[in-house]
Amino acid sequence: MIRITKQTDYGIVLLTHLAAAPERQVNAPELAGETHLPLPMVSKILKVLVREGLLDSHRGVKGGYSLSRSPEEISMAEVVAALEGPIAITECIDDQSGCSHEPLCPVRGRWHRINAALREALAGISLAEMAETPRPEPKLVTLGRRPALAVAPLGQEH
Amino acid sequence: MIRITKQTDYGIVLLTHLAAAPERQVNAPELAGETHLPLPMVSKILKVLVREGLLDSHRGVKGGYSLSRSPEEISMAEVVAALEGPIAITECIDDQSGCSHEPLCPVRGRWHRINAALREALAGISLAEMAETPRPEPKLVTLGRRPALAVAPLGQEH
DNA sequence: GGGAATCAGGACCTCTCCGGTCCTGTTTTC
DNA sequence: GAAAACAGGACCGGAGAGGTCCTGATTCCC
Repeated sequence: MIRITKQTDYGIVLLTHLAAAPERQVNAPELAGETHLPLPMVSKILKVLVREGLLDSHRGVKGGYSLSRSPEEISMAEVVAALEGPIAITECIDDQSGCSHEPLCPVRGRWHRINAALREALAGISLAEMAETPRPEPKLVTLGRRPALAVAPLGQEH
Repeated sequence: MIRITKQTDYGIVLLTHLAAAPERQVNAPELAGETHLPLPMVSKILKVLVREGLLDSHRGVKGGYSLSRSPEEISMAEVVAALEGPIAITECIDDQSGCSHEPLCPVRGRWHRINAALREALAGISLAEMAETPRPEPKLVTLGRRPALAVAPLGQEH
């Protein structure tokens, strides 16, 4: 259903959390606690983000993670690309995709506009913008209702 | 990887094929043959498209399928929505989504811009455009690079 | 009116991959 | 040297995508 994976979702939450205090260095257990996400997943995702160059890591007793750049310099496109791979809605990512249907495909080449639009939309939003404190909205207290397809029973089991 | 499903992919191919000759009425085996897609899948997808109102069907010996409207009047947003459900990259589809993480979620409400951008990108392309025989340079996507906070309401939800 | 062709609407199966856990290193600090 | 933290895997269960098939209901044509 055109969804990002939970890993990406969590990754964005983690990065956003870090962006709120960019100088801080936080270790995995702390981050998990503060974001209410399961530690093993947090740890796994942080490693990916380090490998992709969005985070710096420091080993040892006083170790932890911090943003590799300022939040203003990190776009959502980079974040999603780091966690999901190339941003494209279809397999036909570029003209050299080599799709086996290509010689017959009537929509050949048409998807690029849509893919590009999505990429631009993500590139136009920085991590800093994602981290802005939301203006107070009282209507948010609708805890009981869940969307029909949201199944993940996470973080609520205590 | 933020992909549409194959079902949607095939559906777009089928609709595009039909859009090339909008008056024509074609049955499932013919369509499968002409698009080089497996008949059972074609049949399955056509039924969905009828149910969603994008195709008209006619039973009986001379039966078949045809577009319910002219290709110009059908947007890719409708097509994708028919085959995938509501267009949104995250579970947080709207402000009333009631995600269980919501009270703690730091990106609460921030995804709507991205979802809206994707929707607009899809709404801005008609089936007729998808069916055009490829020509050198289609007009640029005007969608992406606009001031980050200026999110126009998307006027395409019937 | 009967048979053939077609759509309608399921049930059903297989297999990939997401979501999640865990284990064994290596590095750094005290 | 012990403890605390990151690094980098392997591993597993389940959901859902992709695909097939079967049994009706409808319409056309002889």
